[in-house]
Amino acid sequence: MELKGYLKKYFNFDEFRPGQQEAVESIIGNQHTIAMLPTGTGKSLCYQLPGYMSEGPVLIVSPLLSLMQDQVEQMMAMGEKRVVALNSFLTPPQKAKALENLHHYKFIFISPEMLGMESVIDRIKGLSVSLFAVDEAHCISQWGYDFRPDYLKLGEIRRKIGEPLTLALTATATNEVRRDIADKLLLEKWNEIVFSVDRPAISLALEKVSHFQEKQQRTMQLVRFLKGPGIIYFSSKKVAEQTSAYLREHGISKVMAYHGGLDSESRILIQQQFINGQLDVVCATSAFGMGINKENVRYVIHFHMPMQIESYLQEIGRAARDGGDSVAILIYSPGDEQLAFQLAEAELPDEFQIERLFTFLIENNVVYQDITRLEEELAMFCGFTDIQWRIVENYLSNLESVDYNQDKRSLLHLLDNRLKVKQSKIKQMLEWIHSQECKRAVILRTFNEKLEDRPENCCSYCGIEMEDFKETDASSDERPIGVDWKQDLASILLLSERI
DNA sequence: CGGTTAGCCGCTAGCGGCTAACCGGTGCGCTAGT
Repeated sequence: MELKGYLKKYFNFDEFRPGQQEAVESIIGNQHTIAMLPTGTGKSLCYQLPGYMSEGPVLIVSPLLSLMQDQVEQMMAMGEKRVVALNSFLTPPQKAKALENLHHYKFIFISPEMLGMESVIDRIKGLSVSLFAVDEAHCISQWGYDFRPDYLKLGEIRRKIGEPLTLALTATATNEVRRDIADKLLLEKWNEIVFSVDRPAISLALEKVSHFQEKQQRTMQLVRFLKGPGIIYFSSKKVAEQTSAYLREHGISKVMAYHGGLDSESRILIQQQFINGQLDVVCATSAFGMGINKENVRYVIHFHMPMQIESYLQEIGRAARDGGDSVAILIYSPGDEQLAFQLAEAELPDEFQIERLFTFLIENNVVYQDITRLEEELAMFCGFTDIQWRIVENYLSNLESVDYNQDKRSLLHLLDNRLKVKQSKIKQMLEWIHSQECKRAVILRTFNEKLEDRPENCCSYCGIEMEDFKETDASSDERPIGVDWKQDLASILLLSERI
């Protein structure tokens, strides 16, 4: 049977979406594959179809519990019963049972952390996995070095389970990141399927303001003016909450803040309300977005700048899933980059903390195998955050022998390099903000692409007609008519002045 | 770096104004205690 026959048989589709066929062919051709496909092309089909066409289970590494649950539910709804998510949503007896019956499943979703456990690896070893799929694979590069170190262990785990055929899926990865993904997964040879990161339906706007208050006012103007629904991204939970309250106080009622500090019930509720159209605006941190498949998001505003261009692309990419005209607006005020630099610095342990750490290790003659046991004491003594501690622990516990001075130097060196990488990404983002040329072209260049077809409403450098993104539905417009129009006009004038 | 807040001073009894200190994102799994 031809590939399309299988597509019809298992999914009842007649045609592949862009990139799917290439990815599937590469996999069934038994080649390790890194596939960079545009958002909304149905990446899950790329591992599901080859899964159906071969013996043995598919193991899918996923970054988020909610993402796994969604995928499992979707597949169940499609009639696939042999699917399981192996994560902490399972009670210990459920987990034990799932592990016991693992050979009955065709699709096994798992977090990198759970996959790092020896007991789980041992169980998976015996399964002869047909495909090892890593969803949102840019997380390896973006999170693995500090935030979620288990991402860097995936290669070693791949080895342990017999080097199965591997598929890494992502929507945004530069050449460098793709190389890093292959490197960390210990792939020697692989095939790349790379589609453009360009999203012609999204116009890119940059606006400069001079202070915080002005930014807040401009944000409100935009929310009033633009056709929703929309997402506003912040780098601070407090400012997201505060702006959400500010908008509500000014008559924009269907707004909520979303960030990692909320309890999980609230997070699920807000996400669902946004998807169902009960909310117009979400004031969010970077916690919001992965796995949100909402077709009609019409704008994304960045109140704070993201820490790297890839994050910016991921975040604006949540607009225009339906292909309709949308706009991404980053509002910059001088000094905004300081917050980004601050966050980057605070994530890694500083020199002083490392000095204290080694003072303690030397005085107590600690061997590295014992450091996990000393977590509380060391974290207190050095003032480590959870993440800082994990970086240190991960580094030391992987060392073979002990040479305190040498190890201290190399750890400091590693941390210094890591910080420099983060800083250079922020600088690159800043260069984009200050660039005096087509905003789209600059982003594409980062991904080694050239802008071929410039969309009509390309970017604020090439010129954008903001009227095209205006709210026109009179029924959702409850403001007094006179004020409204003046405000709208003012916002258009303000915008054209700024560019 | 810049926004927020707690605390203090001053002049006259509650409040304005100043300064110093503090804080800032992303998730998994597990465990203790309700």
